[in-house]
Parts: sequence; C-alpha cells; structure tokens
Amino acid sequence: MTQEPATGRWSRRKQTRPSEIIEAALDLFVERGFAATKIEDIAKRAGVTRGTPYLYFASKEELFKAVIREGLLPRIEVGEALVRDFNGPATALLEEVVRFSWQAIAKTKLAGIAKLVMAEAGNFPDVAKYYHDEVVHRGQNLVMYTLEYGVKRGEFRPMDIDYTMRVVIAPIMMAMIWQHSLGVCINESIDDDRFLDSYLSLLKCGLCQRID
Amino acid sequence: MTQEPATGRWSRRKQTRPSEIIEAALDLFVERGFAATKIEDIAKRAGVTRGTPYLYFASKEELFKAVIREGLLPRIEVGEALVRDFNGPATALLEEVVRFSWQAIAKTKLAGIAKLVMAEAGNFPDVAKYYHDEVVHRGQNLVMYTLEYGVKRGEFRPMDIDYTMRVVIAPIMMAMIWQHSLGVCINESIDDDRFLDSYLSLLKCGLCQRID
Amino acid sequence: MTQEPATGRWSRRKQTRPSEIIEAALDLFVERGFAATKIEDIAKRAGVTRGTPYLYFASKEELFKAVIREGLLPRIEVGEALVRDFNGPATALLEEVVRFSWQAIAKTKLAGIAKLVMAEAGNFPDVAKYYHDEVVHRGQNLVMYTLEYGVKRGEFRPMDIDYTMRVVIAPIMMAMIWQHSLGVCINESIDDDRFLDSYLSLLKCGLCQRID
Amino acid sequence: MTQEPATGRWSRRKQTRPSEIIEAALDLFVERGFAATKIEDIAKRAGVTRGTPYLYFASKEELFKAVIREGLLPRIEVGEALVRDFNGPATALLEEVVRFSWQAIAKTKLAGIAKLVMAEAGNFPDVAKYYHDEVVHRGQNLVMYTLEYGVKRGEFRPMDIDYTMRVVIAPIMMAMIWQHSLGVCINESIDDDRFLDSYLSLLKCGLCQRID
DNA sequence: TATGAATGAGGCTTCATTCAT
DNA sequence: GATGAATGAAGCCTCATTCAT
Repeated sequence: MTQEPATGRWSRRKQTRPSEIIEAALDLFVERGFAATKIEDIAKRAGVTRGTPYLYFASKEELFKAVIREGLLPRIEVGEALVRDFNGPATALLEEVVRFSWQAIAKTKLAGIAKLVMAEAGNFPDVAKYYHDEVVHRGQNLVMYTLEYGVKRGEFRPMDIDYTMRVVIAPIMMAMIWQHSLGVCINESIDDDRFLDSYLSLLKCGLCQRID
Repeated sequence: MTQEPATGRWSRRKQTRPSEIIEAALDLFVERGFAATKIEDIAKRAGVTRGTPYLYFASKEELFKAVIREGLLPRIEVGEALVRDFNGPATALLEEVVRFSWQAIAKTKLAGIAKLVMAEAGNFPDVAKYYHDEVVHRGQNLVMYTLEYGVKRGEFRPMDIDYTMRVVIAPIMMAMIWQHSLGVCINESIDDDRFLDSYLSLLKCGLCQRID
Repeated sequence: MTQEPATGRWSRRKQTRPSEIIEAALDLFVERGFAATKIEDIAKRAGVTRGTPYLYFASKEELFKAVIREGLLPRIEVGEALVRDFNGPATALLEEVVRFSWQAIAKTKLAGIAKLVMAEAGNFPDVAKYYHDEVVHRGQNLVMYTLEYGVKRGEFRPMDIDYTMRVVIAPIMMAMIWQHSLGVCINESIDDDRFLDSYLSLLKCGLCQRID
Repeated sequence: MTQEPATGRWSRRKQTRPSEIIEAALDLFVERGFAATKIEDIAKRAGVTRGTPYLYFASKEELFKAVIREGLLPRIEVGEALVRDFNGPATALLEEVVRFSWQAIAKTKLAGIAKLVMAEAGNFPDVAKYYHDEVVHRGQNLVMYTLEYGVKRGEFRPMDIDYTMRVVIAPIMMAMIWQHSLGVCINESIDDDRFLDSYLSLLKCGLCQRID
C-alpha cells in the first residue's frame, strides 16, 4: 500500500515507523479531534495495522503527547532563534514574529494541534501541563520579549507586558482555531493578506508611542 | 440542591425539569466536553434518572443545542439591544460592548460553551451550523456595527471592517477559551482589570484616527 | 380528539374504553407486529394516555390475548353456525366455507391476527395455547366436517381427513399472511377472483370422486 | 461442541467464525424470532463475546441477511438445477420438486427462516426486499416452470399459472410455518408421509387433465 | 517486528410499567 | 377513572487494548 523507498519492498524501516504513525495521528486528530479518532484509522493511514501503534506508544494519550512534541517543539525553537538573533526596529521584529507564526504554524496542520489542545486537553491534565510548559510558555516569552524590546527602544509605549502579550497573541491563536473548527463546517476561509494587514495595523497603531 | 416543591419521585415538575437538565448539562459539558459527558451523569446531577432527559430532548445532540439556545441566545439579544439603543462616542460604545461581553459571557459558565463548540462542533455539523448562525454571526455583526459606527463618526480610522472585527473579537474569545481549557489545568486565572485595561488600550489606540 | 357520542363531551364511556383500546391495538399489532408496537402508540390511537391501557389490561401480553378474543372468536362462531345449518352438495358447502373465510376473515384486518400469532406466539406460550384451542382447533373442525360431509355423500373421494384438511386450509392462511407481511413491503396485492378461482378449481378437481 | 483447532481465545479462526456465528444466529432467530434474539446470546452460543459478531457483520440486520444467504440460497440453487435438468412426466417433476422442498428445506431448521421472514420482515424492509428477490421470487419461478411444463405436455389442464402457483406453494409454506410457531407450543408434529401423500394426491388430481 | 482476531467495558437510547396527583 | 412524569432494565453498537501467532 504505502510507498516503500528503494531499499526493497520488505525493508521494514524501523526508524521511520513511529514518525509515520505520529504523522497519521496528527492528520486525524486535527481533522476529527482526539476522542473521535480511532486508533485503527491512524494505523490504516500509517499503512500498518491495529496493533502496531502500541509497539511504540503505550496508549492513545501517549501518542497525543508525541504528536505535540514532534510537531510543535521544532517550530518554537526556530522562533526563539529568530528573536534571539534580531537587531533592528521593534516594529520590524514584531512583524517578523507575527509573519513567522503565521507561515510556520498557523497556516500549517500544526495549527490544528493548538485547537486540539484547547479542545481536549481539559480531559488530559498530563498533556495540558506538558503543552503549557513546552509550547505556551515559550511562545508567550517570545512575544513578551518582543514587546519589552520595543518599550526599551522607546518605540512602544509603556504597557502591562503580561497582559498585552495575551491580547497580542489572541488573534493568531483564534485564526488557528477558526481554521480547524467552525470554519471547516461553515466553509469560510480566511484571506491571509487581509487578516495580517488588519492585524498588524491594529498592533502597530495600538502599541506605538503616541506623539500627541 | 434544587428546591423540591413536593417530595421525591412524583413531584411533577414538567415546567422546571428541562431547565434543570439544561443547567446540569451546561455544567458537565463545560467541565468535561461534549463527548466525554455521559447522559447518565447529566441526569444524576439534575436529580433524575437515565431516561428522563429523553422525555425532553430527543438526543444528546439536541440537548447540546438547547444548552446553547437557553444559555447564549438571551445574552446575545441583550447585547443587540445595547448596541441598538446607543448614542454617544464610538469609543464609549466599544468599551460598553467589550465590558458587556466580558461580564455577561466571558466571566460566566457560558464562556465554556464557546470553548465547547470550538472544540467539538466539528463532529456535529448540525450544532456547528446552528451555533454559527445564531451566535457567531450575530456576535460578529454586533462588533462590525460598532466599528462602522466609529468610522462613520470619524472617530475610527477607515479600515477593513470584516477582518478588523476578527482581530477585535479574538482576545475576548481567547480569554473565554483559556479559562475553560488550559487555564483550568494550569490553575492560572486572569486578572479582569489588567486584561481589560490592556485590551481596551490597544483597541483605542489601534483603531483611532491618527492626527499626525 | 376522538368523537364522543351525544351524551356530552365528558361522558367517559367506561364501557367502550376497553374495546377502543383493543381496536387500536389490533390495528397497530397488525401493522407493526407485537414487539414493535408501543403501548403509547396504542394509547394515542385510542385517544387516551399512556397509563390508561393498564387500567383494563394487566400487561401488553394480556392485551394481545384480548385482541384475539374479541377479534376472531365471533367470526369463528358465525362460521360454525353456517356449517351446522347447511344442507346440500358438499361442493357447495366447501365453496361457502371458503368464501366465508375469505370475506369475513382473510380480507379484513383479522387476517393480520393470524399472521401475528404465527409470527410471535412462539414467545408467548400462553397466547399460543389460547389461540390454538379457541381458534385453530375450531377452524380445523369446521373444514374437517366439510370434508367428511363430502366423503359421506360420496361426492369426495375417501381421504386422510386430518391431513387433507391441513392442505385445504393452507392457501387461505397463506393468503392472509401474504397480505400482512412480505406483500406489504413488496407492494404486491392479490386479485381476489383469480385467487379464489384457482383455489376452488384445484380443490374441486382434487377432492372429487374420479370416475375413470 | 465446535472443534477447536487450537485452544481458547486466540485460536485464529477467521475462516470458520462467520459460519459459526451464522449457525448460532439461525438457531436463535428460529427459536425466538429476530427482535427477541439478543446479539449477546448469539455470541455466547457461538462461543465468542459480544463484540465479535460485529467483526463480521455490520449490524444485527446484516447478520439476518447473511443467515438467509448462507442458509436458503444454496438450496434454492439446487432446486433450480433439479428442475432445469429434468426430463420426463410433469407429475414426476412436480413430485420431485415437492419432495425436495420438503426434505431440503421444510424439514430442516431453514424452514424457520421462512417463518421468521413472514413474521418480522415487515419491520425490516431491506431484509424483506432481499428475501423476496432472492428466495420468494426464485422459488415461485421454480413452481411456475413446473406447472407450465405440465400444461405444455398436456398432462396438466390449462390454468391461471400465477395464482395456481400460490395455491400449490401454500401447503408447504404453512407446514414450515406451523412447525416453527404454534406447532412448537402445542407440541404437535407433522407426519411426513401422511402429509405428503394427502398433498400430492390433491395436487395430482387437482391439476391433471380431466378426460370426462 | 508486526499482525489482526478477540475482548469487554461502557455509552446511547427505548419502552413497559408504576404511581402521585 | 385518567393522567403523564418518571423509572430503570435491557439492547445495540463502538473501540481502546491485548496477545497468540
């Protein structure tokens, strides 16, 4: 069924099995939600059978965690590097951070994970804690750093960093959620440019030092 | 818990039963999610037995709809009236709308419904459609009206209303979602005043007509 | 809902309630079968509510028995009288018996009872016994009498009365069953004249004294 | 009862399981009727647990269809072959058809299926259609062919084939039904020879060309 | 390493029956 | 007599998980 690489039809590719399963799980979790996704469907999409996922993941919940780990962490790390190495106007950094989140996360399947966790983490405290520490916290720091950077440079007005960060992050999060919940049913998609323009305009005006 | 007008099983409460069941369902759906909530638990919390909910609601899904109908629609209507009757500066209207959404929805259990629908409506297209038409659409109109009002009065800069509306709504939505998913697990709550202040500051600066 | 006779809207007609319920039960049992018919539907069709049938019948099963009793017994009695009083050629008696069964039973709702008992009596030994003794046995006697009558008169050939009776009865029974089971789904109805003609031709030729 | 090729739960019998389940279902459906038979009981009798039947049959109704398919269709096919290959007097063919139906169907558990369908197909239109097309229709054709064959050869008198077929079939059908409904309760069984003799005598006399 | 038949707890829903009013 | 809200046992079906092969 699945395409085997050139090493011959029966090379079992032990190393790649787990990630194929994670990939399949990501797709299906995002499409249907955690509870509504059957292990068997994941197995099928990964080209294996019912029992195989259990060779690599102790339970459906562990598989859920692995999906988060493999999917989001690498992107977060790229984002962190991007901020760390930046030099220039805060407005530019802000725009870079926003566009990165948009391109590298919000427009990909990974956005579905965010929605997924919001949706179902409540029933899996383990997962929630893990996600919070490894994803949310680091993502928030990224934005807070940007805001502080702008304030320090005198580009942004003084502000309550913690909470402004939440307000700043929200539209991106919501865009991710919309694309993977109601949006799908109602068949309404988002125009990237119009969204980013409206968003960035509001941010730039809203954060900047007023001269009046 | 609930007041019994008579004793025990035969207390004849056709009028109050449905809302008791809806109330119980709201609590549990919000606590655990739709799929993870058992009808029997709803029944128990409402002080009845397994069969009783089915006297009033044809299925779990219909009960879900009723929860939305009874919970959110009245608030939406109040919001609509509030906007309809308003006269004065757009900034004040905006603030009123925001504070109303916050107090009357975001800080109550109803916020959980929003989260709930985001999370699970994907698997229940019926519910999704209903929620979109009756809640999302009307809520969005409310905000769009406010923005247009400000633009017409020259208080707000010209803008892409459709998309700015999304950006404006997002922080409230996220606050609602936050409180009912990760927030719960991480045990981190939001300081109302700091959140609203940061949010309104950003909005007011971000939307207003720049004089420069 | 139901038409009340002229004695005033609230004359409760105690005497007629049970037969109205039986009538409704007959209709529905015949339409849908015993197990598939809900007491509530019977009540509704009889113009009363869920609890009322239990005032007159201890259980659904007892109601079943009552339906048989009230529906079939009177017709059987008419048939018995018809045979008892007959004088004339056996062929004519046979035809009379056949046409009576056809008109007074097979073409009416009562045919449904026969089908009903065949179908479900197995699960209700009580009912089965009752039906056998009161309906089957007496019906069979009626036919056996007719055959004996013909043999005695030298019109019919000597025969194994017990078993020929079964063969003779079968087509009528089957016609009743067809009309109330597959026939309904497949939407195939029986042409009375063609059926009776074919049936009677076979019987007359098949039973008569051969001269060869 | 059943031969276990290996021991216990893990005996891997994908090939034999379905027929074991069908067999068990046939027994119980015939004994108790379709609606009154619980899947769990079928499972138990087949030596498996609740979930197993669903590995092979999508629903109780599909299992019912399978019972028909596996049970009756092969016999029908044998009957068709029998008629197709026949050469000789029509009376002999008729007798062969009758005796075959008797031995291969009416005297076996399969007779119960016929009764079952009559009894309950009304509530399962799918099954009814399937049964009608695959069993009733083909069975009827078999008999109609026989009658036409006799008429063509001048052995049988001219007749209304469609309806005479119904009359001819009825006694066999009734015998099948009888054995699986009232007969069981009343504990009255049929003497094969006496029944077939009476039946065939009636048919032969009733259908033949009279010389008078 | 991989399979996939089998398990069995658990959820949704139905409906005959009860009984306070 | 009549009502109809409430009960609760019971049935169908799903699916995460196990484990002999």
